[in-house]
Amino acid sequence: MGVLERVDRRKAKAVAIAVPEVALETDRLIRGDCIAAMRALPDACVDMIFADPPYNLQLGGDLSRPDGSHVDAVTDAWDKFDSFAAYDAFTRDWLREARRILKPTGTLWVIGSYHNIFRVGASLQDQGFWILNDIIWRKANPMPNFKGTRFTNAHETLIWASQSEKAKYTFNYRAMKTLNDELQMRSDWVLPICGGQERLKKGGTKVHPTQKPESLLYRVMLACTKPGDVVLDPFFGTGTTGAVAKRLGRKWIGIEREESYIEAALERIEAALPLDESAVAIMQTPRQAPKVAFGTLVETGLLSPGATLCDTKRRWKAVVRADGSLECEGETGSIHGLGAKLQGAPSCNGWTFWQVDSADGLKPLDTLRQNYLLATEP
Amino acid sequence: MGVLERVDRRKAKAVAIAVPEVALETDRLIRGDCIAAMRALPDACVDMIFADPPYNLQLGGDLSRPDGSHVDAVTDAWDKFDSFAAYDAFTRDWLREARRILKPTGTLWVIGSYHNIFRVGASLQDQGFWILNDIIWRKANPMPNFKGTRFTNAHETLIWASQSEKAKYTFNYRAMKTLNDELQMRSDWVLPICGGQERLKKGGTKVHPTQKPESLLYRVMLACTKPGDVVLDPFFGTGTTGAVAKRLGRKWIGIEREESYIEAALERIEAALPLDESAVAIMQTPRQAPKVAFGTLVETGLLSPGATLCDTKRRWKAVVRADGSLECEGETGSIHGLGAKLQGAPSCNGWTFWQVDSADGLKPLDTLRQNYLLATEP
DNA sequence: AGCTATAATGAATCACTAG
DNA sequence: ACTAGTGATTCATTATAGC
Repeated sequence: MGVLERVDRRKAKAVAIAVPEVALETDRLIRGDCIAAMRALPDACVDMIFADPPYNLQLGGDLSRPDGSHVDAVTDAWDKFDSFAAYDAFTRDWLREARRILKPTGTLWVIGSYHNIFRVGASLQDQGFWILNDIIWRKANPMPNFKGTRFTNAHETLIWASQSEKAKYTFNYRAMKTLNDELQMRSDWVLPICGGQERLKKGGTKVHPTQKPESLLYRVMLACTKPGDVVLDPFFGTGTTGAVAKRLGRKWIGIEREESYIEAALERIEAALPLDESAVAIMQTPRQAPKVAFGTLVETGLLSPGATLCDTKRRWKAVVRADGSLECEGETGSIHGLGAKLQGAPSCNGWTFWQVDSADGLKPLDTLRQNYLLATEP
Repeated sequence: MGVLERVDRRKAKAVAIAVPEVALETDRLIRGDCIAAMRALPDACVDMIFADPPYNLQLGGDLSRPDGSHVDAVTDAWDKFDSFAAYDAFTRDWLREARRILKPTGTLWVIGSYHNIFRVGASLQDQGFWILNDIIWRKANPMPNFKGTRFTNAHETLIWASQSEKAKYTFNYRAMKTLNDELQMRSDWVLPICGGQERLKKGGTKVHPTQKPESLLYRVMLACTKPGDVVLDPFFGTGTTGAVAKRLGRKWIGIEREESYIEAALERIEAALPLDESAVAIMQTPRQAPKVAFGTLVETGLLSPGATLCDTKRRWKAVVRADGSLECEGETGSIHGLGAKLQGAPSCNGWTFWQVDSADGLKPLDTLRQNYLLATEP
């Protein structure tokens, strides 16, 4: 079991003395500004805060796809800040209130991208929060980089933090290990972005530009709360946190300002059905087959630039280059592309076409890939 | 081709004027404190800085594995800071010098973990660096979390930043796509940790507690530098940056304080073998061909005035006019401009948008351009 | 109904040169 | 500094249309 699946009794009592036992009203949405709304809540009253604040994206002009279609960017007023200083002040303010209303045994989750997460992370450390992990949400299906100017931005970062270094907190270690096929849950989670039936739409257009997938909240809550715990989301949006809390038998409080989001959130949570224990157990992440790019073999030294490959009949001999491309008779390309080009075929599986010359004869490139997998698999 | 695979000539000249052309001494290790050593270097003299600063780990007591064996943690004096404020001051200082000695077209890479990366990221944004990506090094074989109190910390974070929002920088887009089996390289990289033969040891114990794998530096340098570029590493350690730079035909400068690391680094780099030029070559976009104006095809008779072009779906039919402009549905313009206008798109590549009807179906205009080039090449 | 082809879209800091 | 012209550039998934 985790560090704390039962609360430290002495601390729990101390809280009970400081804050008169008034039943906290839960499973409700508070309309209005998140900082003002949090101020109205008592000290140490929630077990988890999940926050998805504005990212302060600072986007430039319009962006088009290669096919000419327009990319629907996040241009909402709530994501606009005048400066880093203004964003930092906003961050400090909501974090301070979050810290106050969070129980000593509670934990904070914040999600962000490189635009804002470094500022948020530094700010919460400054306030005394103790980072337990940073978690990488590796998007299974991110939007590509259309202009070929950077790496595809394929992840977002979550920070998980306790109130202080010595604080006790809930971590359902066993549940996470079960969810991950009996391997310890890692700090990188592969999950699809929110789309399909799950994505809330009105009149054919998305209700919220940045709706988070329920699978993400599901894992967060399953890992770090107990049934009956209170989860607060100060940037509630369309209520993913509320819907998942209801499903998992946790209590929730949402704070949201925009009426259009509120309406969609309430309707959605109303429709959400609590799961029974057996259904929860079924939801497992499928283990993805590890994919290895040819370039990885070059990078990791299993094959050096300058090495030669040939086909099974030794008709062609190709030289490996630094980026994992091949060169043969003045032609260059990927292992698949060059193989196809040389044979005049529309396509070619380079892993089986290209051979490595070894002591015991030619072996397909694929055996090197198998070696890599054997060496790196846990 | 990336944003910039050759330097902006005007900017390069400006630098040459500001900084007298004194040959920078490269492929060498500077002993001593990184900030003092950087101060001795001229402005705008390096193309890339790769920094692996102390992580400020704040580890508590000793850590033991379940079998009772002791975990060799990072407890070196260089990783001790009295407070976040002290660490922040240190970060500001080395980043300021890094910014000064980095060329306007250069980029900065920093690697860290959740202990320090948020502070480093916020600090470099404050200094004016423009984050291009944050990259997740997803460790293929991380150390498990022995106590079962948190998620297995299975990644580290790298930040890639240019000097400013508008700065030009090198990104070898095509090489990265090739390296990743013809898919855009994403912001999450799966690479094994440094071990086996690669891990430097002396008397059976590791020389450096946090030696980075060469595969990581390999990808960083292949992505963001050109052959002959100067790469500086202010926290050189055992010289992974130097060894990979030598292999890839880049120049390097390392700064290191600890004599034990220096010794290992120099020995290692001495033994590293440079790849020959053909192996270091990377895939480029087919753009080295001289520019051909559309009008030239009309002038030379490859396409006659009055000929018709259409798009792939035959939605539009355009007539070629004598001056190389097109006419369609009363609209006229260049091959690019008219294509954009008809689609209602902000821009359009006319060479691939417009098709020529031939015996074996539609072929993009670009094939005519290729024919012209073949016919006119010496 | 079932299968295949086409279209749409997602937290994105997304071009460069010449004049 | 700004404008205009050329031309380089996308992946996984879902929804819809066509057969």
